[in-house]
Amino acid sequence: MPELPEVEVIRRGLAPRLVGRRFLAVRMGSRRLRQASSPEDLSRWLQGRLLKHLRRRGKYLVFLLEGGVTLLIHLGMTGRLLLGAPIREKDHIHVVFTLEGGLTLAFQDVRRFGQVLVFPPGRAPTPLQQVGREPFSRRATAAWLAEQARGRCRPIKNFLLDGRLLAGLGNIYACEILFAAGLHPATPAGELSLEEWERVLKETRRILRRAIRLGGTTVNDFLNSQGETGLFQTVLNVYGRAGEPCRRCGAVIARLVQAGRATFFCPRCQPLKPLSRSTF
DNA sequence: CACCCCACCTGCGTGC
DNA sequence: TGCACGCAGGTGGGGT
Repeated sequence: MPELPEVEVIRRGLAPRLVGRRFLAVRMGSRRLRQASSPEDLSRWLQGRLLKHLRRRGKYLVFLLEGGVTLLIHLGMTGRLLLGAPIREKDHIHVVFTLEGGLTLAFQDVRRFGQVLVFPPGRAPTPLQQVGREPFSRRATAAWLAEQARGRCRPIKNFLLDGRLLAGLGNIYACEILFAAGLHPATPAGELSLEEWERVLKETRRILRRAIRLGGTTVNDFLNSQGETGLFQTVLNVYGRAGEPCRRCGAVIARLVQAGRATFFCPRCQPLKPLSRSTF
């Protein structure tokens, strides 16, 4: 479910409520998550500690606690972090954190692809080492992207989905970015010109910023920390719109499958380039 | 090394 | 009504 904008929306909702408070208790359900620390470790390292910062790296939420303890939460496909006692849907809640002032934070995850991992002082949060460059950072440049893509044949769509390169993009935003950049999703990454990489990066930033401003995309079940839906789904140009007319040119939006995932694009706004000279 | 498939889960919509 | 199937925002292990 949540890509960079959704995770960032959640982070911004949680930070003012949680930062500066202590974790008092952690309760865990019995069903396994894809990756989770034991209830004992979570309690041992969180209990009584003050939350100093709440950051985001890619699609991870990074809770920095006093004494060098780090809590990582990844929402997988269907994860939610809900503030306050969830009234309606008490199902699929796997972890409940209690903080000072009676505040509760519930981790809900229907499909259980999420991760809740605690790292003691001195132990690096290893999953973050796989996370690529932040799209908004100065280190993410068109030249760097071109360099990473040099000689690569994989489609640009799959390249954008590789979180070890550019962090935080998922299926929805990868599709929307390529539409905005006017690039066919099957274009080999290595064939993009520097000018095209500049366009990709510019559109990536513009779309992510706008999605954050609109509270994320609720295609199916995304909710922010207050239990509210996003609005970006109302301005999607291609994702989930196969068979519908392109908002820009009227052509029928197409769907194809790349690396096992659906890709949506406009065949007229995103034409396949003729093969470059370098391939004879 | 580069790249893809598939498993990991549950729920929902569709078509028979 | 019931059942089988396909599909869904992510990740990473294992295979080609």
